Amino acid sequence: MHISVKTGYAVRALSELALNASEKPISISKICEKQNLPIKYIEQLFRNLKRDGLVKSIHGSKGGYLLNRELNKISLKNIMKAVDDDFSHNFCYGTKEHIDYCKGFPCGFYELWDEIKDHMENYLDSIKLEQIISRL
Amino acid sequence: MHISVKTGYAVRALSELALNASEKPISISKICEKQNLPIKYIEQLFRNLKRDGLVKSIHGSKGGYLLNRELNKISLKNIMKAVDDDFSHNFCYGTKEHIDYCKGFPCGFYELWDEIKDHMENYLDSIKLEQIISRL
DNA sequence: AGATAACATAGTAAATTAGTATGAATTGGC
DNA sequence: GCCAATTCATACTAATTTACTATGTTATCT
Repeated sequence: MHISVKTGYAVRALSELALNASEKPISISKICEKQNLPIKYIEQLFRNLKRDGLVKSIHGSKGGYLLNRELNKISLKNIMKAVDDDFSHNFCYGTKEHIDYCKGFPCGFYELWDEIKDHMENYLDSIKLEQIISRL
Repeated sequence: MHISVKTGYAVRALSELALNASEKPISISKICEKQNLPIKYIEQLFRNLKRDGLVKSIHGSKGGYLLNRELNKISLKNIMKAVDDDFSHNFCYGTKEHIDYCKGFPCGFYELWDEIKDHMENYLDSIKLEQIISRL
């Protein structure tokens, strides 16, 4: 029950993008320089963020990334879901693959785990990038 | 952001204990037989649960485990904290050891992660074993 | 053409997870 | 007193995950 370093990196990188928002894209190397993050790793994360529509990219020299939504339309849930690929399955399963944790699916605890999942997702969805950067 | 199989096992084992509560202790092997859980693994978990005062044990033949608190005094948070040893550190750290995720501690995001941690803990603490078994 | 970017894929060391293996200490019943 | 059933304790392990690095290719600006 913890948030990954990966998610933390993504939040920092996106905050950097948000704080310096303009029409001009910002490069990964610039972001990583400011926030002291591993460039190649963050590149990967941004491809996922792009896939989920949180950012858009501009190729080539003078290229980089831009936010693709308003600050109050990007939630922590969005970020985690983009970056952490197995974010929030029904906990009944434990890991990505069903390891027969509860034989006889759905077991008596299925609803419990589902409720918890929903609560967590809703909570994380209520935390927006806007609110995150407002406190920096 | 997920709940471990370990926690799931602990919940199932404790529920089994709760459903068959009496003055007589129930053995790990009985619990595991009923819930189809790995005995040696559950033994380990129960030592942690005992350490945290959630259960008490009786040695020797005819021995086993008993709940040590009322059903509404055992929360999911209690269980997770007992069983999952690095449950809920400030997310700023990522893993047990500070990997210099945020140099210049506390970084600007520290409060955010702390708030999330608190919210999660409070929520998990509001889910009691009593409520869990009432739906089985 | 050359520099600077994003994009893509594969590899990798360390840690974590979900166990197993082996055995010691304790107690009840015969 | 012995045996079986139990908790208690520690060490090992295979598979997975995590947080990266390496090695490129492709696209765009000057």
